[in-house]
Amino acid sequence: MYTYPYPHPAVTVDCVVFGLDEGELKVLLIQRDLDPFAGKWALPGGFIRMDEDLEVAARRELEEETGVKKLYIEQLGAFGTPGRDPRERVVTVAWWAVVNLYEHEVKASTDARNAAWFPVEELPALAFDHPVILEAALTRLRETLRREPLAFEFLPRKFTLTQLQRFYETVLGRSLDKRNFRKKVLSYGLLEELEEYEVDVAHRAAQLYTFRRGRYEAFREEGNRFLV
Amino acid sequence: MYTYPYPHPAVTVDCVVFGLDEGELKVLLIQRDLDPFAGKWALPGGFIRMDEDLEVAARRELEEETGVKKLYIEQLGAFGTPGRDPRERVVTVAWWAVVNLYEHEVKASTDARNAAWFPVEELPALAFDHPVILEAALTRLRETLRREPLAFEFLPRKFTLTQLQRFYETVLGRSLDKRNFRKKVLSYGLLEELEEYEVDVAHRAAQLYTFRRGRYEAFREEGNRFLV
DNA sequence: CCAAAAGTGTTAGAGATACACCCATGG
DNA sequence: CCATGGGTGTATCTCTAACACTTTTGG
Repeated sequence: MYTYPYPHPAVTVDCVVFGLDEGELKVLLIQRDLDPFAGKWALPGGFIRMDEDLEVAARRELEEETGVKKLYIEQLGAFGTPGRDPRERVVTVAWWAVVNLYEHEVKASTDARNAAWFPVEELPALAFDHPVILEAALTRLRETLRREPLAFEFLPRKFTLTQLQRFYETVLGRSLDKRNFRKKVLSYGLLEELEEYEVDVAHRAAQLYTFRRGRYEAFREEGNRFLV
Repeated sequence: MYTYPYPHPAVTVDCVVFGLDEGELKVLLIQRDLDPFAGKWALPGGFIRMDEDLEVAARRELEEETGVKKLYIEQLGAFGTPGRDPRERVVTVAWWAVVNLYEHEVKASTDARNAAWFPVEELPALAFDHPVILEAALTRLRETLRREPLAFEFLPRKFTLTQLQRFYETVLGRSLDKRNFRKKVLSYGLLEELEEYEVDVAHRAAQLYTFRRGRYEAFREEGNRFLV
């Protein structure tokens, strides 16, 4: 037992994990097997350890749940309305993350807990205040996507310009002009044109590109931004 | 005494309060009278209560420290590196806020604690990890200023266009072209030209304007943004 | 040869930038 | 009458948006 001279809330981390799966933006959720909210789906997360930084806790929970170590992660903020957890006062520090489903195998289920990817437009009933957190994460993802080259965290290392365009169209929810889109993304000089092409397609094979991650830092320092 | 089956960190709120004072961007700091960091300056803040929402806690602390109730406040994020407080594990939820020093009297000192406004470019030695939090808040403030009509939280209700321009120049750290600046801010149709003029100036008196707060909501819903 | 997607340029309009002088007022 | 800041317009350039057809490939 741990005792304190004044009351302390519990502190957790919760992660909104986004991935691109079959052309759809999806979120990783875990089905709760215990009360409260047994049977409901919830964001992966858990209690922080006392000697562990917040980001480390978030990454640890994600690795435990998904087996994925390398991912893009950013803090969303703290959520701590009293009553958000019926057991005790819990302040959660929410994070949002991107897993590249082309580059990493994600364990669909761990510790006999049921995990699944849901399209962001077809979410199941969620536990706690997780609908609020998820909505905030989605807003943040969309804002970030228009200002940072985050798309490449979702796509395979080698991708076609059409894949890239489809991704933006899916997440931003509107269609983009093909010629203008290509002109713009190529104008930054951050995409490397490969001497390779799509395979196994029943039409003209598209050229493959990679994102020049190494050039991006210099690009930013010159005051440029990757805007879509 | 409060006991828990597993360890809980303490949770605090800390606020980075910005104000415009004598044409300079300043931050409100409080001098600590107790260890740790006795004598050092720190962000206003304190422990959350168990029945109180995070934003309510932040507003309460600010009202206790400054006497100001009405202010713009937004969450910055959680900071919880182990060791950031030498006494125990403390996770703080940081907020940033704007106080209008033209419209509100701010108590310079409360509870026999020493409070003062410091220009953001001439900060004293700060306690805890407050330099990190303050830097993050400043970055967030500058980003927000360029996208939201936040300047009017700093300025008097009736202001001149030169005051507005000077404010942006001060905070963004670069000079702006007078004609282009005026053309742009007036183009949004959110500034109301008053039939009033500056007084007590040793030159031609400038026209006063107010921000049409009521129109801003509709303006945003039409997809417009107040960009500088 | 058909279906499917790849790839490619130009034009018009909007918005951003650069730039300099006269005006009004108080002292 | 002088010092101080207030107030104003135009020309250029860059970026964005709109728009349609030919090419390549596999089946």
